[in-house]
Amino acid sequence: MSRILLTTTIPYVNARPHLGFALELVQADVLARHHRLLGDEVRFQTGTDDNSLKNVRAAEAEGIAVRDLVDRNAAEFARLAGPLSLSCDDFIRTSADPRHRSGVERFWRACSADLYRRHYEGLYCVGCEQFYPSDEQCPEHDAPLQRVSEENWFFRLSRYRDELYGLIDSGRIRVEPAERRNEILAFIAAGLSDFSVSRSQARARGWGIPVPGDPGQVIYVWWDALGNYLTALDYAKGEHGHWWSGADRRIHVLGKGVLRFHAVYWPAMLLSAGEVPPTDILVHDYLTVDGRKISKSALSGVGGGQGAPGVLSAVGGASAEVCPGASGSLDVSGRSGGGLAGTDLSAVDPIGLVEAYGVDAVRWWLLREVPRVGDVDFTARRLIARHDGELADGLGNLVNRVVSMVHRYRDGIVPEARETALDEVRGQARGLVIEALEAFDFRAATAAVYAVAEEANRYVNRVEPWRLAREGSPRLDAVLGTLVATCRELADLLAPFLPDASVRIAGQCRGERLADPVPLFPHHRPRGPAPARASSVLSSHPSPVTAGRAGG
RNA sequence: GGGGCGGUAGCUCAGCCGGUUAGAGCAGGGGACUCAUAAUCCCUGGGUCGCGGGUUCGAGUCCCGCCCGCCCUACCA
Repeated sequence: MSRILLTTTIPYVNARPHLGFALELVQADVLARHHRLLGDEVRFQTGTDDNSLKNVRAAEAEGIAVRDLVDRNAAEFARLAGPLSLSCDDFIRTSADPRHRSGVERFWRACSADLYRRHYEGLYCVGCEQFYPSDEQCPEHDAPLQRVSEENWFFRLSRYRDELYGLIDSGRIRVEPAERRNEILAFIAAGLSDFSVSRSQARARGWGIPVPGDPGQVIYVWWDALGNYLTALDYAKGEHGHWWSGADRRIHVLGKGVLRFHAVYWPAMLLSAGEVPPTDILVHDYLTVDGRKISKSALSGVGGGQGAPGVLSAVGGASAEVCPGASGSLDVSGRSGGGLAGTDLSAVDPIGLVEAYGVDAVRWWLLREVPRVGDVDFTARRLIARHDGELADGLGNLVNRVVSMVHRYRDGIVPEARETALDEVRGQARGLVIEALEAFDFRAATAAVYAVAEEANRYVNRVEPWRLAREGSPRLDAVLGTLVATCRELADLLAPFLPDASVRIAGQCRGERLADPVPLFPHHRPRGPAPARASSVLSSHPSPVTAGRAGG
């Protein structure tokens, strides 16, 4: 039994949550549930990064107070837990949680040996909130840049280069997949320079956590945000030992866009503060929706007609576009803020998807079809194909036919007898799931579970229980007993991945006498001779083909 | 500009340190069965493995160059 801390990144709350972040939450949730079932002591935490300047800008755009915008949107993120069936133990908000500010201040002081002031001067665009190297116009705003000269705090990252390299190279900090590990090693090898960890109150617009002892400066949002991993553990009170240094594993789940912060900056900060680094950094790639990046414009207007801006940018890393306007996004319309008329906005809203297709379908797609490396395109069509093909026709139908046969041939009474036919697959599945999840491979894990259902379906066809019943064969008891036991095991195997479905399957297979069979996963595909009706089912998630251009 | 990663059957993807006729799922085609959510099961895939060179007895699998996509980073002002 191990003690395991699992975290997701905490997203900016300048917009509502989208499917990309749901991916990260679900991945972390699966790992949390998996380890709890293995008997490990698990803490799974998430939260929101309220202190980003992005939030300030979003509030200004909407004409409301930052506090209000942040509170409203953070609630949207917190609300994901229910619809997505997340088993979070904690949710920390960097602007509102009393543990955070005091924790960040303490953490800052703990790093004081590596913090120093340095003069900085550059050309700054107020609109972009960033410095530009040239003395020309701001490329985004066509406005003149301002010469800003100020002193900021810097963190002595450079001195940790060799140590960081060694930690990652040796696997003491495991970066998964290996492609990301190589990437970050190359980055470190190229040299690390000290980075700025504060900005003036003016540039921060007075939003954020002031530097302890230097109220004219605000702590850099990344320093602040990364700190959540510790502050949520009551670092401020010095009570983080149980879940940080005391944990066997400290696992961060994040998107590829924020790898550097988690594999370089954060471990260095921890070392500086005298804390142990994380043990696992699990990196996922991004989602696109109907072939488009999940971006600012794609979400415009989703927020209750307020023209809610925004990319869910993010510490979240799960977002497709991390730094709008500055990252060279290919999203042409991002500049004007005009929404993409043709983009299926609702498809990026995880709650909307759950309402339309159910949490099992959404989780199954995220786990089953997102590869370890490489972006994937989400479409309602693909989600439906997975759901109907595997959950409904494969798994659901298996349970349904088994329960039906038990009723038809044995009055619902589950026979005691067993055969060994399915023992091998069932045994294999357990091991494969553990192996796959250890490798951060959700597709392989779900494939191993699904393989049990497939094998069970083959077993039914091979054995032909209906024939045994006709012939009055005594073998029928053992066959039915085996199948019910297998369905029960499927419920167990599925628990970390599809907790809701797991409960429903277990409900169908519980007890000496089974309940009447009920379809567990109603189809979502358009069916029957009434295409009009079918299309209404899909209206909120039109196919990419029809949706893509329709409104444009 | 630099660094990293991708580009494999219509679609989505597996292919570890190079080695017999390049695989899976889905879709498509054919068949079987009837317990079941018109579900299931069986058979059926011959694709320049992005392009061009090279190394090797032998290369999706290694090296070089190029093209395309994505990520990070920089932008010799």
